[in-house]
Amino acid sequence: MATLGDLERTVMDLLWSTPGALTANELRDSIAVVPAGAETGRELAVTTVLTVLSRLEKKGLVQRERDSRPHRYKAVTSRADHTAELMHEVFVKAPDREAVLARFIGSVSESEAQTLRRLLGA
Amino acid sequence: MATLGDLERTVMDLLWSTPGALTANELRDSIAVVPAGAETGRELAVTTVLTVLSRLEKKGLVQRERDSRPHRYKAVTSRADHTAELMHEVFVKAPDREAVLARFIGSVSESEAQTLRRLLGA
DNA sequence: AAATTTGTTCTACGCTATGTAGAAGAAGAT
DNA sequence: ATCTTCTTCTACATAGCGTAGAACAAATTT
Repeated sequence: MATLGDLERTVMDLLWSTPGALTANELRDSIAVVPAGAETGRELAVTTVLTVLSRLEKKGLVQRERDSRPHRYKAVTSRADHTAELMHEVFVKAPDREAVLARFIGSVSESEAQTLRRLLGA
Repeated sequence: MATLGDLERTVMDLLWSTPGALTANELRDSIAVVPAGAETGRELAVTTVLTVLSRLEKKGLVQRERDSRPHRYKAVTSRADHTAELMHEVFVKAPDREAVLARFIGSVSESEAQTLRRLLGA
């Protein structure tokens, strides 16, 4: 799994934070309303969104419902799953995992460390 | 911090697993001997290695000793630091950190979970 | 059914990152 | 001074991503 581009990321974030599936047009509108960062909320062409969706589908991150006519798209995995997978991917590439874990723990907040203790305690 | 390319990664791995600093020629030789994966150990041009080193320097991952004549290069941070940073970077981008931690923990081995418990003083 | 609107696929272009390395310039050795 | 070694500049190919028009397909309206 690779890194996502800005637009790809924006689309995934929308899909992740939406219960149901979305159409390209709905996404286009949401993107215009949610200008990630500083830029003004300009309108994208629907084809642009569709292209990105196709690429995300090919990457296995998005599933498309081809039956409903305006195709609807939804994320295949949850954002948490995706994030954890990415983290794990990076993690296993390191030969010195113990040191990595130590440093990672040092980088999270106290409340998150608390969460970890709880999750591991069981 | 971004993702590294294959060659960049190879170079960093060599620098990380070497105590002292290395020259471009030394790296070139090591790369030929250590064919990351399947490809045959072909020889790279030194300039190729130098280009990659320059880019890694610009990214802040590598420091160059300009005093010694064949310049010597070394990693700025340890591999563990780098890995933990990457993981943290991905981690903080997620809004649902608790869920991410839960899934991440589920993805590591039992011995690593053990390590985590110890590190957390649980 | 024909025409019109709406939606999808194909093709394409520009930009950036990366792998790759020759040509040219700089520094040290003989 | 000349030769050798090293570094910097410049450059090209490929791939990923943002972007979208043109062409094609499906649904809707008249």
